[in-house]
Amino acid sequence: MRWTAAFIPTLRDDPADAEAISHKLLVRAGFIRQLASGTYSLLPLAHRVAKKIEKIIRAEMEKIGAQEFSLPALHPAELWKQSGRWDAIDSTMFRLKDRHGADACLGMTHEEVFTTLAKELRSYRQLPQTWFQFQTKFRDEERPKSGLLRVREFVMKDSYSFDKDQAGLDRSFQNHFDAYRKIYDRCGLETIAVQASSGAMGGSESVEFMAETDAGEDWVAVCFACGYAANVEKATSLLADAEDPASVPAAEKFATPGVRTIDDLARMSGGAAADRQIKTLVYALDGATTLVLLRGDHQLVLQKLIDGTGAREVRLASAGEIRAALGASAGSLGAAGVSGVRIIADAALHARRGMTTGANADDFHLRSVDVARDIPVAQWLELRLVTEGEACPMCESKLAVKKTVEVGHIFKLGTKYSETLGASVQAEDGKNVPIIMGSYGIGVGRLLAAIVERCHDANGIKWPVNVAPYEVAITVLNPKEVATLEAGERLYEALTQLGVDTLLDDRDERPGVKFKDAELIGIPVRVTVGPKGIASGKLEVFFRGSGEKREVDIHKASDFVSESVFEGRRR
RNA sequence: CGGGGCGUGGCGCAGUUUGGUAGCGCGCUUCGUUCGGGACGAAGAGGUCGCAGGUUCGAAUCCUGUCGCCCCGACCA
Repeated sequence: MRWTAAFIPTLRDDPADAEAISHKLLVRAGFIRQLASGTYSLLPLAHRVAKKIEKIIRAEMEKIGAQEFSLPALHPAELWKQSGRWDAIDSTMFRLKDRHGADACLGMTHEEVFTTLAKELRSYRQLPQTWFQFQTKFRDEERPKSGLLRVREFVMKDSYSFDKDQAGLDRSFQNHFDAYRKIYDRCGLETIAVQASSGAMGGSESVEFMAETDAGEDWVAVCFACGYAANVEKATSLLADAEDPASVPAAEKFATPGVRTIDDLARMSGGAAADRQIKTLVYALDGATTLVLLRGDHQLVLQKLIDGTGAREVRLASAGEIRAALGASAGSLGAAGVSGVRIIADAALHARRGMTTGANADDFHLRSVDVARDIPVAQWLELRLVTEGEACPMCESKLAVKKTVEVGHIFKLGTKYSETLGASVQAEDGKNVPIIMGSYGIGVGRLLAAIVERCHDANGIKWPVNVAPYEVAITVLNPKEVATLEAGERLYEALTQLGVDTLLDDRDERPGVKFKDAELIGIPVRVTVGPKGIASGKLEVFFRGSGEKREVDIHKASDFVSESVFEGRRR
């Protein structure tokens, strides 16, 4: 491609607000333009990158035997009502009506539609199957942000596996795990595979692939000693053994005027340290008022509460609901001696003695609480947020907590969709059994942005060769001089013949502008073709990744450059 | 959904407090001088100031409504 014929609207002004660095760079370098909140146009440069990413994903999917489909993005509501997700999913789903008044939605994922096709599978002999597509997903996010990292419309590679038994699902899941590893590797993106919550998707087990970046919204706990890694929505850690007295006297009510928070009570003379308090939260779980107990210095992970209870609708109880259940206001709540209300407690409170908590009378607390003796806990769950430095649950080394963005997620779904939608096969013994499914996704645009998050410097993007919009830029320094331009064109033709994606910068611009633009766009290899080089028979080759420069004999330039590119592709 | 901010040539912004008929930088066009790391000069093109009402002799500016975009929050009592 000749630069003068290309649409590369590089700007030199940053977008106003400091957001994700990838967003700034992609806008500034002319890759993307926002149309509306959470919707972006991919300009030719970004489109080329997206297609290269898709090509890598497609190749790795096909290596594990997956077949490519293309399913509708517009779905009838009926299908989602059958699976139960028409009601289970909140306003994140884009819903609409057709001219006959029938409900429809824009697909946020494709379990339902793929499962309708899987209904045509009749025999276990047809399994396993792995099906995939690249399709636009629509999600009306609460808050789109950080450019391509969280949007309302995006292309996802989604795949689905269909197996006759659990062992088959395990194999399909492992195949995807391995394929995803290779995909990120080929895209030049370091990822951490972490255990994750399955959330609204359902199913037994899921793994997320996370790229570390400050622009992310997910926190993961990682153990560098043994490799344990989990999203904080799922992660656990070991706590030091509590040093509690062997027995405590009966719980004692005492006045705590004005004390409303854990901190207040910790500071009060005669109070209690945060880690010796019981924090009493009041939630409405599918409408039922429920007490949720944690150690005073621990934080609740809402997703763990949802996963642990299976509740669909979880919200904080209102002040009125709290008073109706406990007879006191927030700040003086406790679970000791409470009856008629479900009590769920975090595992860290198990068998604790000598704790302090609210007395369910405003301005009073209880001390010498013995959890086992005084609190009728109905359910013990692991609910607390893991923090940096706590001990790894596998090997007891110190955990690190990192900020990341999710670039892929693989799920063992089981039979949730095959049962509700009726996809089964006849097994060896002649019985019909529901097909066991897995579902696997990679957001293409988010992956693109995550690569930029990780691969850039002060001068702009540094694309890994495999996903670069162009692999080589030829900078013709004085295109008005025929001999120079022709030398650039000859090199361009030679590289193109060799299969190298090349951009010929034939603009009548000053050299500095062209050098800076090629670096901003992030082209991995740049060749300078100028009068001096032609006179001396040498061309300068610049490598964006390493910053290295090499003088190369003009006649060997195309071989040297193409070899460099091919080597880069292999990495 | 709550709070805050912003909508003015392609992009980034000033002007709004105190109404008088729109300006700056970048980019763009033409010409000239430049040209191995973001040049300079000269001359130009380009905007019904988000939209709709209202007040006024007169509205980017004041009032009302509305739409859009961005940021923060929406979990610990």
